[in-house]
Amino acid sequence: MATLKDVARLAGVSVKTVSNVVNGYSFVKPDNRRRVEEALEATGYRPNLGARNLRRGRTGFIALVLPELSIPYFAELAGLVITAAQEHEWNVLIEQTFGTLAGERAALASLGPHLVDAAILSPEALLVDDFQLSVPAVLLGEHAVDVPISRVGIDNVAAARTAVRHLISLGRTRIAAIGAHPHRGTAALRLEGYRTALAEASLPFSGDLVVPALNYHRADGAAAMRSLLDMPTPPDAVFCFNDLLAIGAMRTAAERSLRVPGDLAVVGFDNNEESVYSSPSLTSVAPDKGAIARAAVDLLHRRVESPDDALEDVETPFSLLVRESTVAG
Amino acid sequence: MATLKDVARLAGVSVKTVSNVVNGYSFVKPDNRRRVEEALEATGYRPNLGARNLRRGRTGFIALVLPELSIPYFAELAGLVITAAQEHEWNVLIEQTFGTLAGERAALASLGPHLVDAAILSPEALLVDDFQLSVPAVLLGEHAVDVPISRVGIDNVAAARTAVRHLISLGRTRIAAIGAHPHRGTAALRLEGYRTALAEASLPFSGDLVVPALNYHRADGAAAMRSLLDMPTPPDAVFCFNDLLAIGAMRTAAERSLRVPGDLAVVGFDNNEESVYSSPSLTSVAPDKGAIARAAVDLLHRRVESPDDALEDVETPFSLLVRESTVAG
DNA sequence: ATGAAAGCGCTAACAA
DNA sequence: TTGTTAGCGCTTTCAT
Repeated sequence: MATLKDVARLAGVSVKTVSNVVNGYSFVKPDNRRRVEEALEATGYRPNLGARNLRRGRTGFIALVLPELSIPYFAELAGLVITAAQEHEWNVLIEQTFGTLAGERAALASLGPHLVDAAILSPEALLVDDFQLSVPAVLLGEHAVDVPISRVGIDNVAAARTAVRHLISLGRTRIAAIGAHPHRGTAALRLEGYRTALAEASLPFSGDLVVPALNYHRADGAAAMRSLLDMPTPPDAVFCFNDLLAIGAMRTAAERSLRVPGDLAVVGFDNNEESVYSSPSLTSVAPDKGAIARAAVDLLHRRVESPDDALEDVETPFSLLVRESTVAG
Repeated sequence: MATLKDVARLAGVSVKTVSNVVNGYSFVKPDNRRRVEEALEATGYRPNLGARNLRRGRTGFIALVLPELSIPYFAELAGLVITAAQEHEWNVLIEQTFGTLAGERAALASLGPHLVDAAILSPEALLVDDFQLSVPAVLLGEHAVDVPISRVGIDNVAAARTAVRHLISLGRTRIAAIGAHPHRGTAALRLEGYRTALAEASLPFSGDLVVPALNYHRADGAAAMRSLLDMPTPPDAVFCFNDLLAIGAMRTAAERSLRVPGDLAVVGFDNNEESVYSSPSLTSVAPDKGAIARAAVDLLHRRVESPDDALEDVETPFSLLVRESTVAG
């Protein structure tokens, strides 16, 4: 692998001149420039990012800390973050936490400034005292605790409210919610939106219809739905806090020979690709994942450039995509 | 951020001694060791990986080049590769190619030895002359062209044959295949397995029943299935070259009010999580993704240690998971 | 406009 | 056993 020095020797100039050409700096005598460019070409020179970053005091990487790539929402998001990061010449380092406190602590601990320039965090279990980050960071989703860190996300209360109002507009009156969680910020807000929508329609709130989920996988949704269907008076609609829960819930409904949406209307959250092709297809709250990814990366870039700027809280848009699980096709 | 020198000064020893302690080298006088460890603790020292790797001539990263993270198979695989890489103290850099030749070329071009120590490639469009890699690499899947590079994958012919034999054992006689592709190695092999199974059962092979798919997304499967159902004599079973195609095909079947598996049996390939919860759940060929990820990373590690070893071709196991799309639950 | 040289933080060859 | 030091490849003063 050719180094700057090799190129300099070949071109008969100093490394400084070559460096100037490579980085597009200042004025270089046309003649020298030409010679350098030829040498660059001849050697196939490619800068050693490690060395450059060591010198510049940056790493060229940002971390993306998320629960699991096998969760479609995070996989899609990760792809978008990678694309967005390329525009700032950042490479993305993905760390999986598997949604555990230990996993999140381990990920954060490995995030020294020598490894990454900044970090995008999607924590599920993190406590406030863990946020001793040494690099600029942005939170995706919600603050589970009150911590001084920028955030990018949607208005979860409004989104949940929109979803539940849709169910109410369909004439449903026993509307369940799946996904309550002891310490996830998003869960609390979506529950709040659910309650708000019910109250606005003067529908009673019943704790029985709110089913917790310790994880947000398909299996959890299936289990939650079973418990709902075992009730003396099962719900006629269910709002799930993510699409995976909804897919699981629909699976249970199918196993019990319930018609969706006839007997049970189902709304999810996240708008996974998968939900477009399920049978029935799933009505879902669709955050603009591209906007989230871009906003997070841009925010981080701003912060790395000027670390003393005020914290930001970026709200990205969402929409409700109505499909067969609430309105028969 | 504390450096080795800071620690050395605090402990009253030389950097060498600190380095020895940090790296677990040779013998260090117990007294010094204690002092160093205290200083390490006090300063919260964390090695600068960039500097270490610059010195060691390695980067601490491997690249994972794949089409798209939004494809569940690759998302799951990526998660497993990240986990496997951790055991060798490697971080994983994910590059998306979006399945295009340009994307794959761009990804490969960015893979200098200064960026990554090795690369895992999952190409779809790559031509032979593009394989001018400067780092050890391993191919996931199949050689589309005859190129000297190690490979990890399953026996695609045998896997496809197993899938189709299963359909035949169910008494199906008009078995279609979705996913033929002009230059994907896996497609060719799965098609071969399909033909072999038909031949073994003395079933006629009909080109009409083989539908190409330019991409392997759900939409492509849905479209392919529509074309099959528009035939005068539609198939009674279909073998899809991946689960997404199968999910799309089942969606089309549902839209046409066909019963699966009654009117149409469906088999997929990859065993996505999604396929366990679809209605009906999907019978699928299940590669051992964990084994693939581990084998690829281990192979790369071996190769980085001893670059002159012979190329390897690692075959990982697979199984057929029978679910409702072929055998009613 | 360009060259010489220091130094980013680390490891390892060489000395002691 | 430990210290001194060169140098990985690069950027960037400071001279010139």
